[in-house]
Amino acid sequence: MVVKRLPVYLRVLNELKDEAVDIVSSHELARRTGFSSEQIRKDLACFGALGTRGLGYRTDVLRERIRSVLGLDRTLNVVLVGAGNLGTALARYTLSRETGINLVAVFDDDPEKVGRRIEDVEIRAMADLAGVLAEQGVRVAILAVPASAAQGVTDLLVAGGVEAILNFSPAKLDGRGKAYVKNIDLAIELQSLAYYASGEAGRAGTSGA
Amino acid sequence: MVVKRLPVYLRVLNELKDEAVDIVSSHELARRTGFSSEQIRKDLACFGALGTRGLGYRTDVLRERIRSVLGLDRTLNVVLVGAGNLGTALARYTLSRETGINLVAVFDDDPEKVGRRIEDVEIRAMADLAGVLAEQGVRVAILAVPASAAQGVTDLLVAGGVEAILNFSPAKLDGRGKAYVKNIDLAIELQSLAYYASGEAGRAGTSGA
DNA sequence: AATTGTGAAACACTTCACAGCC
DNA sequence: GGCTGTGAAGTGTTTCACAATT
Repeated sequence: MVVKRLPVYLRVLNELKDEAVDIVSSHELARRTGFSSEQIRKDLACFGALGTRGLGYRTDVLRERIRSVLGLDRTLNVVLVGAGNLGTALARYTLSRETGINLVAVFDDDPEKVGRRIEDVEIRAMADLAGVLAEQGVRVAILAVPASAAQGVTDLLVAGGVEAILNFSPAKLDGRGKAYVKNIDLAIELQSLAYYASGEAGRAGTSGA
Repeated sequence: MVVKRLPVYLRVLNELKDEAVDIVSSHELARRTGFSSEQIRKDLACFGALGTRGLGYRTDVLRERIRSVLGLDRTLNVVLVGAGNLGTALARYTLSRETGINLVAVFDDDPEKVGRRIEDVEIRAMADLAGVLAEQGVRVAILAVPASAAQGVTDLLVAGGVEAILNFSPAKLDGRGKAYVKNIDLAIELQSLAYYASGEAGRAGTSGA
C-alpha cells in the first residue's frame, strides 16, 4: 500500500531539506528508503506527475505534495487514551518530535493519574473525553489501554467522531464501520521475531510497519 | 505473510485455554481474529494437517504446534538497547506479559542510567553488550535509540550474533545480510493515520502489524 | 546521458468453490 | 450437516523493460 511509504519519503525529504538538496532522483530516494526506484516513481506518479525527466524531483514540491496528501498541512489534533507505561512513553514521543501531530489531551480512568501532566499535557478523566473530542475536532486517537477496556473506549471514540485509531492494546477492535483501526501489538511483533531468529527466514533488511 | 498471523492465533488459543475450550472451528477463529476462515485453514494446513473434518481443531495441539513453529517452546533471550522513554516502556511491557520472551538485559550509553534497574533488569553499559550477547546466546534485540546511533548499534548486535532486530528508531537499518530487521516507526504510523482521518480511505476494521 | 513515466509480466496473497471426511 | 483441505480464480502489489523527455 502506498500510504505506508509516504511518511518514509517525507522523512527523507526533511533530511534532504536540512542538507539543502533541491533536486533528488528516484534512485537516490531508493538508496535512502530501501524501496525500489520503480516503485518510488509509481508511488509519486499516482498523485500527479511531479518529476522532470533527465533530472529528478524537486524536493520542496514533493515534500509539500506529500504533506498535503497525508493531510499534514492542516493541524492534526490527536488524543491518547491510557496513561500507563506505554501510553506515557507514546505521549512523550509524540510531543518530542516534529511529526506535524498535535497531542491535545491524554485520558485515563485512574483518579490517581488524573490531573498529572505529561510534559505540558494534562491527564484528564474519561468523563471529559466526549467534550474534548467535540471541542477540538479530534479525528485521530491513540489507544494504550488494557485489552479488556479497548472496545469500550473505541466505541466512545467513534461516537465522538474519531475516524482513525492507532491501537496498541492486544485486542481486535471493531471500528463500527466508521473508524479505521490500525493495530500495533508489541507482543505479536516480539513473537514474530522469535520465528525469524530461529533461522527459517531469508536474511534481508526488511522494512516493516 | 503467515508468520504475522501466528501470534494472533496464539493469543486466541490462550484465551480459549482459559475458557477451557477443547475444540475450535476455523469459523470461530475467524470471528475472534478478524481473518477469513479459508485463510485460517490455509495457514494451519501449511504446517501439517491438524484439524478433523466435521469437527474443528484441537486447541491444545494447535497451540503447541504454533508455539513450536514460532520457536517459543524454547526460551528466547532478548536484549533491549536504549533506555529512554520508549525503551523503558518497552522493557516494562516485555517483562509484564507472558509472551514467552525473556528480557535478559537493557543497555544504554548514558552513564547516568547505567546501574539503574527496570523492574529487576539492570541497565548496563554498551561496553558489556558483546559479552552478554555471547554468554546468554542472545539472538533477538529490541532497538530504541536515536536514529543517529541506530546503524552503529545494529552492527554491534549483528557482530554479536543477533539474528532478528525490532527497530523503533526512525532509520533504515542494514542487517548486513545476517539479521532480519523489522521496523516500527511510530511517527510513520501516526502520519499514516492522518491520511485515513482525512476521509480518503475505506472504513473498515483493519488488522495491522 | 540521465531520468521519469508506464504498459506488461511476474509474483504474492486472498477469496471462491467444492470435493472429501467425520 | 458441518467442517476441513485445496485447486482455481481473482486481486493487489512489485518488478521488468523500454519509450518519452530534458
